[in-house]
Amino acid sequence: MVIVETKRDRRAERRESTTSEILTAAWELAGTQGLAGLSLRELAQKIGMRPPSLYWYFDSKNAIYDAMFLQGNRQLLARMAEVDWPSDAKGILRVCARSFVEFCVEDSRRFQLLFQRTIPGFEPSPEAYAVAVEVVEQMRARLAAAGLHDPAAFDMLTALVSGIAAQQIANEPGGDRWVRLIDEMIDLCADHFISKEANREKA
Amino acid sequence: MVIVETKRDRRAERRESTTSEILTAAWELAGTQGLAGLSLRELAQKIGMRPPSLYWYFDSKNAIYDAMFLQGNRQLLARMAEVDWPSDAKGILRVCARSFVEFCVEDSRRFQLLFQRTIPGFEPSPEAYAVAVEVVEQMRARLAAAGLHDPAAFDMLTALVSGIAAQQIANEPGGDRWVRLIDEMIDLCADHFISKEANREKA
DNA sequence: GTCTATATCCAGATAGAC
DNA sequence: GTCTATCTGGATATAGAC
Repeated sequence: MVIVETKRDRRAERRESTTSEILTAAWELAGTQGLAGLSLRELAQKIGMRPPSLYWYFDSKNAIYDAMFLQGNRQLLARMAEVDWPSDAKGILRVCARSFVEFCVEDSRRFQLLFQRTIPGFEPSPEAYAVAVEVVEQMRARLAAAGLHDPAAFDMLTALVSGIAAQQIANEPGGDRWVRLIDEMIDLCADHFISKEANREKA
Repeated sequence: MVIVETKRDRRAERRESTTSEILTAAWELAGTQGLAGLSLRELAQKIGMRPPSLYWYFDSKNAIYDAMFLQGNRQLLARMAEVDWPSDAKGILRVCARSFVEFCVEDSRRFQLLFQRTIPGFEPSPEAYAVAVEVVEQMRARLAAAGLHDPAAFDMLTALVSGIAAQQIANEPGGDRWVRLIDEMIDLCADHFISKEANREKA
C-alpha cells in the first residue's frame, strides 16, 4: 500500500492566514468608517503593514470588496446549511425567514455589501456572483420544499424579509422592533400562498 | 386704499434659481456616478462653474446632500398631498402603498439618500430631519384614517413597501416585477390588520 | 458672484530595493 | 513578502483679486 503524503504547504497556509486577517480587519474598519469609506491606508495600518504590501494579497481595492462579498455569501450558505429544517411548510418558511433576517441584522455592513450594493465602483466578479446566485437558488429550493413554486411568492417573500432586515438595521440597530414581527407576517403569507398553490393544483 | 407693492427681490430670485440649478445637476450626477461618488469638481463643471463658486451657495458638500435630502422629503410630502384619497380603509392602504413605492422607484438615488442612508459622513440637519419626521407622521396619520392604530401594523407595512421598492430598484430597475405585487400583499395585510383591530376593540 | 491660485490632504496604485 | 519612495490624480475647502 502506497501512502501519498499530502505535504503541508506552509507558505500557502501562511498566505491564506494573512489574507483572512486582512479581510477581518476590513470588515472591522467597514463597521466604523462605513463600507464605502474603507481606505487601504487604514486597513494596512490596522494590521501593521504598509499599504503597498496589501497588493501582494489583493490586486486592487475592489478585489478586497469582492473577497468580502464572496465571504459573506459563503457565510450565508453555511448558515442555511446548518439550519435544522422542519418538515412542515409553514415551519420551513418561518425558519427560512428567521435565519435570513437574523443573518442580515447581525452585521449591517455585510447586509449593505451583499444586498444593498451601494459601493460606488464595485461589481462582483463572475466567481463571487455565482455564489450569490447559489444563495438565491438555495432559498428558492427551500420554498419549493415548502410547496411554494410560484415565482411571485418567492419575490414577495424576499421583499418582505429584506425589508424587515433593512428597517431593523436602519432604525433600531441591535433591537427587535421589526424582527419580532416576522412570524406573524410569515404565517399570514404562508396561509395565503399555500392556499393559492392548492387552488392552482386543482385547476 | 394703500397698496403696498412687494418689491421683487431679483437678487434673491436669481440666487434661488442658481441654487436649484445646482441641486438639479447634483441629482443628475448622482444618477450616473452613484450618490456617494458625487464630486464638486464635476458638479461645478456640469453647470459651467468653477468648483469654488459652489461655496457661494452651499457651505460644504454635506450641505448639498442636506438640501437634496430636504428636497426629496418635500417632494414626497407634496406627492402624498396631491393624492386623491379613497374613503375606505383598504383603498387608503392601497393608494398609500402604491404612491410610496412609485415615488421610490422613480428615482433610485433619491431612495438611497432618503431611506437607505449609506452616504459615508452625511447626517441630515435638524431642519431637514424634521421634514423626514413629518413624512413618517403623515403616513401614520393615513394609516390611522384607515383604522389602523397599531404601531406594529405600521412597522410591518413600512417594511413591506420599502422592501418592495428596494428589490425593484436593485434587481429590475425600471420594471414592475415587484411593483405589481403590491395590491395582493396590501389586501392580505389589510384584511389581517383590520380584523385584528376590530377584535381588539371588542375586548 | 465668479474667478484664479493655492492649501492641504488623501486616495489607489506601481517600481524596485532588500 | 515587506519595505521605501514615489507617481498621479482626486478630493474639499479657503484666500483674495476682479
